[in-house]
Parts: sequence; C-alpha cells; structure tokens
Amino acid sequence: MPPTLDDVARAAGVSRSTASRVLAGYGPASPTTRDRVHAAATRLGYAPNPAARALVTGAGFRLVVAVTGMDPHVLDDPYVDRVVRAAAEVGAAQGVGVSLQWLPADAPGPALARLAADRGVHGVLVLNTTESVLAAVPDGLAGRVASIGIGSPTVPAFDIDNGGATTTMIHHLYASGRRRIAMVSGPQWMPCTRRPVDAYRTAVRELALPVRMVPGDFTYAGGEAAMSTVLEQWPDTDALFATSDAMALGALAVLRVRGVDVPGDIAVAGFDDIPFASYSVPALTTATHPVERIAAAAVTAILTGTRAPAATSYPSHLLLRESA
Amino acid sequence: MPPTLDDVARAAGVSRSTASRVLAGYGPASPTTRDRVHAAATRLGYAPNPAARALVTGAGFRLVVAVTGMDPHVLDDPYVDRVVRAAAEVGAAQGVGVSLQWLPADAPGPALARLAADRGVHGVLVLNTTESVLAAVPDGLAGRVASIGIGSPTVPAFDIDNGGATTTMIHHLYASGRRRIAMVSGPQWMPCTRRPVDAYRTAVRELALPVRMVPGDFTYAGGEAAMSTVLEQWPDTDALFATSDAMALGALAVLRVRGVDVPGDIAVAGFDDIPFASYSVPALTTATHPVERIAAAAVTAILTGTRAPAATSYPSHLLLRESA
DNA sequence: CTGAAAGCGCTAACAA
DNA sequence: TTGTTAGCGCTTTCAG
Repeated sequence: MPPTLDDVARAAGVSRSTASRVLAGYGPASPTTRDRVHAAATRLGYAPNPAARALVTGAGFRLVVAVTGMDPHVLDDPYVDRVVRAAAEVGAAQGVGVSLQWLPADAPGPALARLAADRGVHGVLVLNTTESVLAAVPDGLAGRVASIGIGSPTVPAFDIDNGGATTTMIHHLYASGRRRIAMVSGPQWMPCTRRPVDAYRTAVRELALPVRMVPGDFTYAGGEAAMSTVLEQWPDTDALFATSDAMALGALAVLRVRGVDVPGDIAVAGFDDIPFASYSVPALTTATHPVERIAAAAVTAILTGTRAPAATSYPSHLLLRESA
Repeated sequence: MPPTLDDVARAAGVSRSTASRVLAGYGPASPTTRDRVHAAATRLGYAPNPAARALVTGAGFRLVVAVTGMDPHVLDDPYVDRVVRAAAEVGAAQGVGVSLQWLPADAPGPALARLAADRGVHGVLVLNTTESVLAAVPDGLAGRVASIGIGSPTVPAFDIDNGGATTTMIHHLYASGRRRIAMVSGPQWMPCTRRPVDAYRTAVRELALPVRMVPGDFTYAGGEAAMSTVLEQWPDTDALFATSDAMALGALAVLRVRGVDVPGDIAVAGFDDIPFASYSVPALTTATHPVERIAAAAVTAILTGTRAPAATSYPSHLLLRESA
C-alpha cells in the first residue's frame, strides 16, 4: 500500500493537517517542522492521492479537447493529433489526462452542458470553434476554457497570426516578381479563414494587384480543384498561395500533370509546414504553424487557472524552399 | 451545485446505497425502485463525481502512454500522436484522460515505479517497448499495462502482423517479376524490427533469391542513405522494400535524382500508409498500419481490466499503387 | 505555529 | 430487496 499523508505525519511526528500544510507549501510552519515533514515524505516515497485531493477541492483531473465540426470526422486530422499530443505531454506533469471529443457545430449546447456538469472535467480546450459555439459556453465553465482559434469575452484565445503570415507571404511573392497572385482560402464558415482573406485583400490592394480568390477546404483534393479553377479562370496567374500545405501539394500535382513549371511559371506556397512539405517536388515553400507551442500555452493557462489575456497571437515564420 | 447521489436518492425516496446500486447496475433492486431512481437521476441531471468514486474504489482516472526510447524526442512522432489521439478518444467515454511521457530505454525502472505508486494512474500503455523495459514493469502495475509491440507474460501485446505483411509484400514483388529484392529494416535494437527481418529472410530463401538487407532508422534521411547503400552494393537491385513509408519516400527521392525509373527499373514499397503516401510521385505502394484500431483495443483492454490474451495480432493489408 | 474535527461524494460490507 | 454504517485520503476552518 502506498503511504498516505497520515503515514508521513506520523513519521514526522506531526499532525496530518500540519503535514498537509507543509506539503502544499501553504500556511505557516516552523523550519524544523517543515524539514521533518519533507524528509519523511521523501523517505516514505509519498505521493498524494489525486482522487482524495480532487474530491475535497472540487477540481477535476481531466482536460477535454473539444473539436467543433459538422461531424465526428473532424477528429480525424493530424492537426488534432498534434494538439492532443501536446496537451497530453503538458498535462502529464500535473497529473491531468486529456480526453478528446467532437463538439457538434450546429448544437454544441448539450455537449458543453455535460462538460460543465462533469466534476471530473478540469477544463476544456476548444478547437476550430465558432462564435456560436463560444456563445454557448455555460457559466459553469468560465475561467477554465481556452480556445485555439477565435476567442470571446469569457474564452481566451491562443492563435497563430495567420493574417500576418498571409501578408508576409504575399509580399514575398511580390518581391520575387509575382504580379498575379491567387489565393486558396479555407472553408468560409470557419472563423480562421477570415483573417488570411482580409490580409490578402489588403495586401493585393496596396500592391495594386488583381484579387484572385478561390475557396478551399484545406484538403489535397480541394487544392487540386482550386488549382484547376484558378488556371481556368485566370490562366495568366503566376503565383498561388494556399492556406494549407495539403492544398498546396494538391495544386502542385495538378501543375505537374499539366506540365507547368514550378516555380518557373507559377510559384506555389502553402501554410502549416507539415512533415512532408520539405520532401515534395519541388520542396514546398510554406510558413510554420507552431501548434505544439500554442497548445501547450493554452493548456498551461487552463491548468494554472491564471486569467489569460483575451488573445495571444503566435508569429508564423516563412520557410523558403523551392516552390516559391 | 451539481446534484449528488444523496439528492437522487432523496428524490427517488430510497437510500443512498440503493441509488448507488441501481445506478451502477450492480446488485439486486426491484423494478419499481430501479425506475424511480433512474427517473430521478435523469430529471436532476445527475452525473457521478469521478473523484469520489475513484477515492473509494482506489482506481485511477488517468491512462499513461509511455514511449520507450533513448531520449524524449521519441515523443515527436506522428505515430505517437495517433496513438495518443485514439486513446484520448476511447478514454473520453469512460471519463479517463490520457497523459504522455517518455520512458528512458536504458533506465525505465524509476519512471515505472513512479507510475505504479501514483494513485491517479489507471493504467499504462507502453509503446516501442523492449524486453528489458517489460521486465522492469513492477508488480503494482500488473493487470493494467498493455503494450503496442512486443509483450511479456504479464503484459499483453497488441501488435500489427508486420511479419505477415513483409511476407505478403515480398511475394507481391516476386509475382510482379522482381528477383533481386532489397530490404531496409528498422533500427536493430527495436524489437519490432525482428519479425520483418525474419520474414524477409525466410521469404527470399524460399524463393531462392539473394539476401540484400540494410538497416534503417524509419526516417526519410535514413531511407535516402539506405537506397544509396543498396545501389552501391548491389547495382542490379530491382526492388526495395522499406519498412516505413518515410524511408520509402527517401528512397524514391534518391532514385529520382539519379534518373532511375520507378517502378520500371526499381520497384519501391513502403510500410505504414502515412497520409501523403498516396500523393508521392509515383504514388507509393505500401501496407496499412491500423494504429488507431490497435490503440483503441489496447486501451479498452486496460480500461475494462479484462485479462487480455497474451498477444493480439492485427493484419496489414497491401495497398497497391504505382511504385511497386 | 500546530492540532482536532468535520466533511467532500461515493461504494461496499453488513444488518435488517 | 433495502437501509445503516463505516470509511477511502485529503483539505480546511477553527481552537488552542
């Protein structure tokens, strides 16, 4: 049987409450007592029972990653994998585990209510969220929710600066001589699509370039379709910025089949820096997407319970390779 | 305040223990009582407090994914991401979270002991494990550990049949006319490397083909190096089986640079079916690696506490594309 | 600065 | 078939 706090207290010759205080680093305690308790604890290999602690403090011990989407397939995404992985790694240090679930975009209320009622839930990290989902976050969850993406007055946001990344990318393409730059955006219902679109519009207006925008869906197939559309609609396009590497790789495939030289005829840039972006032919120019760091920060904010700033933005960095 | 079991019992006009029994679906209870309790529970929106339950049952509420390796970087692997993701999804249903940590291959003892002592740990899923790690699993963890990879008398194994996959792949290559088939294995210290190697040796012996084996490390760069070695050592090689898609893609890159036609001159096959295997040029022939299903089964075994069979093997399926 | 006492919400003997 | 009882291990007032 693992030692309990009582064992430690007895070994140190103090009461259980004193031992508790010392080990929590909380209230007053004489140096002597402090030392004795710590010594006893380490000697016995004492580890607090998280269940007992959770019971009395009312805190949960599980962090839920809730992914907004139309259907449960939104969970099948390497991006989600990375977030969960990072969360599971950060949580390990504090003894909190991570669980993953889908949050129906059209009716998030019940699921959120369930999370709020579940005493086992320490906090919630929402992904791909929308305004309506954020509006449906119950008061019971206040202060223990964070979002990777957009935020709200009650939900702090941790997000990549994809608007800035877009601006940087367009300027890079312009600087390398491109003058007819098309962009493939994400799905229009996703809030994370807005800033890149705005940034693109602003940039091309300022540079006096034509607006060439095609909506995409972040997938390889979507990238193929978008590239075909662009080629058909604006045959003289000399650069394409796709807001995901998967779409950029799809675009690359279409251009290869059609015998279009990249980057000679058309430059192609992606976004995310997925593992194989550097192994495509030509190697894909893209921008980083420090998912793990963002997720770690969001999880830490939830776990520490510190009042996080309304929005924390993470810079993206250009990765210049061969395709643009 | 969320309702407690006492509230439910009072609302149903029964004692707390009766309510507990009914809700647990455990002991005896008259149909009337049963209905009344259930009705009260749903009316009140009762959700049991997992901490209280864990405290009294002594069960943990956290499943630890422990990845064996030389250094903490072993966690930076999409494969680990997938396992953790699958575990987090399965655990969500039972209210258990997942946390992730590295298990030093050379000194797994202390970490394992800590896991065994931590009352918050429900069970442990070990990855990439070795015999010595399995031998170091403390008794305290008995019955709540599972392995994806090799197993031991106390640790049930859930694994892909990579030996069978190898045999199938070699026979496929043979059937398509290849007679000088090289293989790039995984790192030799990893137990999961053994069966494919044995299967390869057996297959080529039976087919009266030469043995051409190069050790790899599962990485893209390792695949490049291995391909170069093969070309140098056995220039007339007409097929390469790499035991990871990443290595196969590296091999493909080398062949492209050297102007070797794939699959015309050399057939290349991988293993894993990573997301972009189908988008390489030529599209990669490979074999599936149903990680999520395996992980889900292992987690379920730990969670249900059922005595799992010593080893469960999952079949791999050939995915014929262009490269072989 | 320290100890006594109460109780978090639940399960599981045991008694009725 | 049901209720009573006794904790699980910890934190936290409240007295000393």
